[in-house]
Amino acid sequence: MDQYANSTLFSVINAGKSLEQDLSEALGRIGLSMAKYGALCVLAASAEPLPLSVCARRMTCVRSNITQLMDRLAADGLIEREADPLDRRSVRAKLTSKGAELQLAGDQICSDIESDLAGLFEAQEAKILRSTLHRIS
Amino acid sequence: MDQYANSTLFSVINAGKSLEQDLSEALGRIGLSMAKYGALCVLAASAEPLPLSVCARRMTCVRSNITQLMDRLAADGLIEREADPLDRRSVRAKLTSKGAELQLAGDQICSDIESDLAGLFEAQEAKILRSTLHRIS
DNA sequence: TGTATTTAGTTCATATAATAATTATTATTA
DNA sequence: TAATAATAATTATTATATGAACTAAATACA
Repeated sequence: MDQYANSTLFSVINAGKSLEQDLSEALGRIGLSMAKYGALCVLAASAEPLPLSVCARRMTCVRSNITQLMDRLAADGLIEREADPLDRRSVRAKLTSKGAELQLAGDQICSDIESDLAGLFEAQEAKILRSTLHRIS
Repeated sequence: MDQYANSTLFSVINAGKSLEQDLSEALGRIGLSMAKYGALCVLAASAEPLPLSVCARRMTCVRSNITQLMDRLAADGLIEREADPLDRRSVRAKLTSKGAELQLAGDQICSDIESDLAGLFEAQEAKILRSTLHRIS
């Protein structure tokens, strides 16, 4: 928004929202949301099926959220729940082959956006951009 | 997230989320959410009560969202709805005095965070940061 | 003037996220 | 071992966001 032109706070927040919307729209075209893609990435990065509480920690969100998200992912056929015989409280999620495929498609979408972004900056600017942003988060 | 260290896309998205969370928590301490504070700002920036559809446009969101948000703000005693005698379809929202006060308190919170941020960067870095971010959104 | 279109706002359905409360199971410890 | 703690997941409630369908009112236009 224009009234925030001199605000670093809202420059960052608004740019983040703008990119999130771009990514969200592109993911939407292959049937994914940000939340769903994030969960698929967490599962894809693990060699083993993951307990839902581990997913919650890695996605920096609460467990009840993961329960619902996994419900939706399971309804889409992208993950499966499996019981953990060593701890009967635990439920572990694993990607289906369809889930693994969609995760890769999501990665490609991120790469495409990253390429578009690269065209906006000089190399030195991009370096400073990432350096300053990493001090924030 | 560490796996995104080389991604400008996620550097921006994550930094945005991080600041949004800081702001959101600080606003929460005075009873506001990001959405509520945003609506109060739109109303505070206007000399006149605003039709809800104008609020929706300025907040870049859909009208049904504004209906619900104004319901909650009205329940908090922060805004009032009033009929527009010139167009009987239209409903206009205006700040109550309590709403105007809380909006100012929110502004102060933003200023404080902005000051904290300023300490993270050299002047030249801050300039490049804002310049590059504005090319994104 | 009367019909069609547009606009304003609301309601409903759904997705997403958080918190609190609940259940089942495991771990601790007196 | 029995009572207590902690942990894993779920359910329920609330806030926030979107889109579709709906009602009422204003506008266009034939």
